[in-house]
Amino acid sequence: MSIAAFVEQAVTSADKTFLQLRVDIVEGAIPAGSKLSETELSTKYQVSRAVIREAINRLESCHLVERKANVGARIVSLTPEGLIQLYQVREALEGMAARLAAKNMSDEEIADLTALLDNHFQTVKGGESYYQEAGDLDFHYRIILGSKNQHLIEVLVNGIYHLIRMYRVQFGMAGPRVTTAFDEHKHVVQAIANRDEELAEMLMRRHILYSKNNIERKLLQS
Amino acid sequence: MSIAAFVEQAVTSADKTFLQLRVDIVEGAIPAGSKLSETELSTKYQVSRAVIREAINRLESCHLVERKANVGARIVSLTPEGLIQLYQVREALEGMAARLAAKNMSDEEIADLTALLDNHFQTVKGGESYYQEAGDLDFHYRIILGSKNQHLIEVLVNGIYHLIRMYRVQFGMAGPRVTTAFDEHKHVVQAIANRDEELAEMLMRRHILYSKNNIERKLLQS
DNA sequence: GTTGGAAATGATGTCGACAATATAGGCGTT
DNA sequence: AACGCCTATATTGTCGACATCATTTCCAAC
Repeated sequence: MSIAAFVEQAVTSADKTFLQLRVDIVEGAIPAGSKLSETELSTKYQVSRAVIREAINRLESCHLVERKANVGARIVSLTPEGLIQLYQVREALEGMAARLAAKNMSDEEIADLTALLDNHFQTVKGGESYYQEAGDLDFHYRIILGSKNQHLIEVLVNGIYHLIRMYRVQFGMAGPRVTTAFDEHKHVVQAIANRDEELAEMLMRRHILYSKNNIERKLLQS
Repeated sequence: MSIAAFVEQAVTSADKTFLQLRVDIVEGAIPAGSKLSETELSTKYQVSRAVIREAINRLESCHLVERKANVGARIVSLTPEGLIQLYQVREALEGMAARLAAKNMSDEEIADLTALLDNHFQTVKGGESYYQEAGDLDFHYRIILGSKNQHLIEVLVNGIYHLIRMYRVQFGMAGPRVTTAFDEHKHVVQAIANRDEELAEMLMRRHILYSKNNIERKLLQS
């Protein structure tokens, strides 16, 4: 089961505009904290204001923009505290996801996950740092999807992960920690393979907590 | 700090329609799983289709309705599995909320919370079952808000709690468990007052887990 | 009788125009 | 010069009409 199986393709014009805007926001083409003028965007993207409004509404439900009545929409502003709070939620949710994955993933899915990790290990040894982030993402996504919990999947995949990526891009952080994180991944998968829910959750929470601590250190020194 | 301080009042027409629709959906006036026709609703609520569309968009971000492009919106259908999954997410998030509340609530807020619980105890002894649900809600809301984590607050207050109430109303469940739940509340507050993050999280998780088990029993016997 | 397709119907998606509101700037007063 | 008010302007909110798409229905062919 590929991740691509879960990205619904854009059919309507509002869909495309939404996806485009989301990329532009996450990647920083439109600066964080800036105002989103409907008229301006409608000329820029060559669509009507109704389409822009629809796109902005969806961005708001991703927590990427905030709207005030009769005033307009602003892209959320990124703060160190906000990033910490995001990681706290992520710790809680992905911990639960790992617990549920240990219960609900099929043996085949677990085998695939193990294979993925071995594959990932080869490329890490090779020192290809580009594939690292994608590999990390794949690992986390598979466990989230493996929880089989729709609410969990929705909040993490459509909400939190885009925000985290936005922080990562705009705070100029490198991808996830390289060497140590890999062992942590391995242990989480082992716990899942052993169907040890308790341990899987604990290890995943620790893994994310370490990430958070790592980020906090980088934030302080900069 | 009252809960009312956090309910933004409706200023625009779409706001009012959204709030009205949300009540009608949660309380079951519009049956779960039914289709939401834009034209029909626009005549029923005496507003233009644009307003209805905006309202439906917001309902979608609460996970109360689902939309498909060029087809329309349906109210989510309620399933026992969905309710269980909801409680799993709730356990993870409110557990984390209790942990953060133990760290971040002010001494005054904790004193207020303790007073609330004493007050609640008096009414429970009096046997007034109506106030019970409100008291339970107040308890949980204060801890959620006490976490001081905006993401946590958003997801729980604007998302999950409305859904849970929808399940509670439409599955015809009584309010929260009466007698035992009160002791659990007391212990959570004690842990928070002692600033014991670990225990506060564990107790809150157990509290919600018991609720879930209680619900599962009721679902099976019906 | 069944199946396939095309037209008809009804819905959602998109658009431009108008109304209502917030903000900025200028003007007058103190 | 500072403050308040009022007007001007620009933005958002709302509306009705049109375009586009999904679904249904009906008819014809097999």
